[in-house]
Amino acid sequence: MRLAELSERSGVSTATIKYYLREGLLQPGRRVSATQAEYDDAHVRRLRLVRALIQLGKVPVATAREVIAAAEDESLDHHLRLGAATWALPAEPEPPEDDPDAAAAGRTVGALLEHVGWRHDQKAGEVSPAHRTLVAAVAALRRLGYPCGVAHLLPYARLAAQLAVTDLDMVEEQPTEAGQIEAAVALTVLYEPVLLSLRRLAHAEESARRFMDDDGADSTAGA
Amino acid sequence: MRLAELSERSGVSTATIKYYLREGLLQPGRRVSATQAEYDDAHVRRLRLVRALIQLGKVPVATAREVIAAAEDESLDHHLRLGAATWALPAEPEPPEDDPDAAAAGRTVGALLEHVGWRHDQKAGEVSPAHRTLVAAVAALRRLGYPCGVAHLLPYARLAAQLAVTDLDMVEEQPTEAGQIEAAVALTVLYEPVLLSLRRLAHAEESARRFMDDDGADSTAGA
DNA sequence: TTCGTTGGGGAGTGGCACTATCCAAGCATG
DNA sequence: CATGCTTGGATAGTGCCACTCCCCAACGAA
Repeated sequence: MRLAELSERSGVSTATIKYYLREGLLQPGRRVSATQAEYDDAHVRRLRLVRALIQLGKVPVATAREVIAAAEDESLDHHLRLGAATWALPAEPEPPEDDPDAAAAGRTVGALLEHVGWRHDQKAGEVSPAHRTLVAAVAALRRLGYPCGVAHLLPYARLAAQLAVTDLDMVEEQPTEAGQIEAAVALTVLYEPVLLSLRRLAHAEESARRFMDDDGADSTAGA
Repeated sequence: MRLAELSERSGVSTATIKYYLREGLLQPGRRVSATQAEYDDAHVRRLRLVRALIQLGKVPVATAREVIAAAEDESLDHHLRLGAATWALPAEPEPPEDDPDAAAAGRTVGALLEHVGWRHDQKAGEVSPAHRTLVAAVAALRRLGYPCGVAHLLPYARLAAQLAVTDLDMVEEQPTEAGQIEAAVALTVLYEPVLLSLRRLAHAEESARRFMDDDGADSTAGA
């Protein structure tokens, strides 16, 4: 199919597809003449994935390219490629060396990982982007004076472990290795908005349960 | 204290503080003369919260203003103000009317909420931003052909419900009402990176458990 | 009085994700 | 073969956003 048809089938403008081609998010089509190229269903699928990563997953274009490149890198083994999405995702900037909250947060996170027995968040001696983000978030909570010790984080970690089991189950449903890699990327990123949305809906529900009468009035009025 | 000291204590440049003042994210200081104003600890605290929302929570400046305004709106009752953060957060654009994936996703989400018995995600007949985001994410997953029926979403919803309980417990630890509102905003937004980071770390851990030998080699090589 | 400092406001900057325009090479039709 | 629309590639421009720079008039300590 031609670029125009690829555009129509994916719902992405031709201008944007050309931009993605330039940025290397999409394989070039099979050149059929000097000024025409042929695209196939793989392109449609890839394009939909890229769109979903960028629009829903809020992944920057440059990062999406890294993720996809890592997922396609035949030199990495299966486990590493499954983790490629995680590693390529943007990391927080390194906090200032002398920030006591960041240092304390780092120790808290270390203790937490120790406690739950996770030891696979390192590669070549450096901690993962996820680890760094976690430290930054804990540091911010500390600065604001909110509780975020190991005891508070532990329930989150346990729930995350449960999520990982169901997520990996979904990945393993895919029959081919390439399918598993793509699924790992897609499910990692696209279930994030699902999870956050559900958490917010659950907040609304739980808040209503605690603070409202059955008839919908605020039962804490004047408190 | 003066603007310069506020800047030093919060680690935010004076230019940025002035920008936040202009944008209404921060109360103006107490004017002490035509060209000088006095700030206090409340400003430091608010500034740290704003920073955390914007930098870690990736909340757009305009949205942060809405959230803070809602949290301070005395005309709303307690429960509504606790939910203000959720409602002010940016929503996905409405999908095209005729998108079958979006329609199917909407039905799936409706069935899910029915199933878990959540009925508080509506206000004035419109669904919440979280609901819309959820529908958009499920639609994207469907388009890519990944499983996201009620059965797949249900474990996520149950875990979200557990999170909501621990989150609201933390909110209720705050002694004052204003403190509870601020905590609801801060914890809703700032625990999001915590949750996502932990999920990714858990993915790495679970993937290692499934696909690697004890000595660190990929046990699926050639599979 | 003098001169560095302060706060306010408008204009400018850089990054990002597109998007509009141009151009030459097809291909389709008469 | 001529004509005119389409295609793909390249370049430059747009709009948005989160700052950031700069200037000015008013302070206020020396």
